[in-house]
Amino acid sequence: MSTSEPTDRYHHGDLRRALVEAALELLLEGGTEALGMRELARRVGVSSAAPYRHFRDKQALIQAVAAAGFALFLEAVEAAKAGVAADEQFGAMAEAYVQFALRYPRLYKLMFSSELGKFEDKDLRRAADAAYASLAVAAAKEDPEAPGEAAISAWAFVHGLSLLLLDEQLLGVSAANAGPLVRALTRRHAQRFGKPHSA
Amino acid sequence: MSTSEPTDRYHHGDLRRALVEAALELLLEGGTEALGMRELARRVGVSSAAPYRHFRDKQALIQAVAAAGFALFLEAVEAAKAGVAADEQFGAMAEAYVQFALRYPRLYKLMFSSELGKFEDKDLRRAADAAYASLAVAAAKEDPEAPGEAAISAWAFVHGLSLLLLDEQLLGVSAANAGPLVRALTRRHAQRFGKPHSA
DNA sequence: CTTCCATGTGAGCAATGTCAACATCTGAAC
DNA sequence: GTTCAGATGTTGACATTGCTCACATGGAAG
Repeated sequence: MSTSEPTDRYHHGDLRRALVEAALELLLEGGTEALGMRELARRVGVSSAAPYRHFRDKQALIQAVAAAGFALFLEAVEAAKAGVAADEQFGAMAEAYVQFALRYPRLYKLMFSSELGKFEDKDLRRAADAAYASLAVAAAKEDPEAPGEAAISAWAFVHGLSLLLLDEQLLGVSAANAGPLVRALTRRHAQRFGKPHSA
Repeated sequence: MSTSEPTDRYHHGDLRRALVEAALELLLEGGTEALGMRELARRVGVSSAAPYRHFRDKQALIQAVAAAGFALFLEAVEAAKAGVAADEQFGAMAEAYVQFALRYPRLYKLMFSSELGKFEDKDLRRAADAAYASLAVAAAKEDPEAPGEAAISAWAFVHGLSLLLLDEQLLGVSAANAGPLVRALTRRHAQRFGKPHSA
C-alpha cells in the first residue's frame, strides 16, 4: 500500500524501491518468465536502461526480490508463533510456513532457487538466515536430545511438503484443500518425530 | 555412451534422440539458463529451426528432458531397493533418492520445476508417476496404519532434504560430506516415523 | 522413375539483457 | 545564489534468443 504515486519528474525519487515492488507484483502474477528488466521498467514508467543504475544485473534485481520475500516470510512465520502455547509453536509455524508457500508459490520458488547465488548477496543471505533461524529454533526444541537433526529434519519436511503441494505433485490434493492435510501431517510429525518421551 | 556419430548427411537420422541427449548434457553442465534452442541446434550440428520439427516448443523439449530424467531417477531408486532386506528398503531408497538429487542437481530441479506443465505431457506424467509410485509403496509399508500419510510424509522429507542440500541451504553441509548426515536422518526418520510399535 | 511427405535450411521478426554516450537533476562548497 | 560534481535517467545500439515462414532435400511407396 501507500506506493507513493509515480512522481512524474525526471528523477523518480525512489526508483529502487519502486522497482522491487513492481518486480514482486510481476513475479506474483506471471512467474519468473514474466519478470523481465524491460517489462519492469515499462511498469514503473521509466526507460529500459534506468534499472541498471540500481541493479548491476537482472540477477541482482532478483536477489533483492528474494530478500524482500524472506522478510515477508519471516513476518508470517513469526506471527504464527506469537500467542501460541510453547508446545504448539512448532506446529503453528510449520502450518504458516506451508501456507506462505501456497499463497505465494512463485515467490517461494524464487526464494529457494539455487541459481540465485545466495552467498554472493549479503542482504539476501542475512534475510534468509533470519528466516531459517526462526524455524530451526522452534524445531530444535522439539527434540532436545538431537536438536540439530530435529531442526534439519523438520525443515526438510515442511520445505518438501510445500514444494510438493504447490507443484500439485500430490494427486488429488491442491492448494485449496490442503489445509486439513497439512494440519494432520504437521501434528503427526511433531507427535512422533519430536520428543522421544519414552526412555 | 554410444551416441551414434553425428552422421553428416542432410537428414540427421535420429535428431530427436540426439537433441534430448545434447539437451541433457547442456543442462548438466550449464543449468537451465544454458539450455537454449539455438545453442542446442549448434551442438547437434543442425540449423536453428530444425529442432522445431521435433518439438513444438522449448517447453516440449524440456518436458522430454524431464521425462528422461525421471527414467534415470526411477532406475537409480529401484537399483537401491534390489537386494536389500525388506525392512531396510525405505532407507536405502531414500538415500538413493537424495544421492540422485545431489549428483544431478540441475536435472533434479528441472524435473520438479512447476513451470513444466507436468499434466499436459502424457509421457512425462507417466514417467513421473512411475518414480513416485516406487517410493510411495516402500514408504507406505513403514506405517501400515496410515499408509497415505506415511507416504506423503516420507516423500516430503526426502524431497525437502534433497533440495536443502543441493541449494547449500544447510550451513556447513555440502554435497561432498552429505553422506553421513543423510544416512543418519533417513535412519532416524524410518525409526521414529515408521511403525508405531507401541500400542 | 516419379511423387509425396517428413525432415532440414535460411532469412527474418519481435523481444530480451546489457552497454556506452549523452542529458538532467540535486546537493554541497564557495 | 551560483557553480560544479556525481547520482540518476534517456536514447540508441548490439548480440542473442524463441519462433515462423517459404523453400530445399531426400528416402520410401506407388
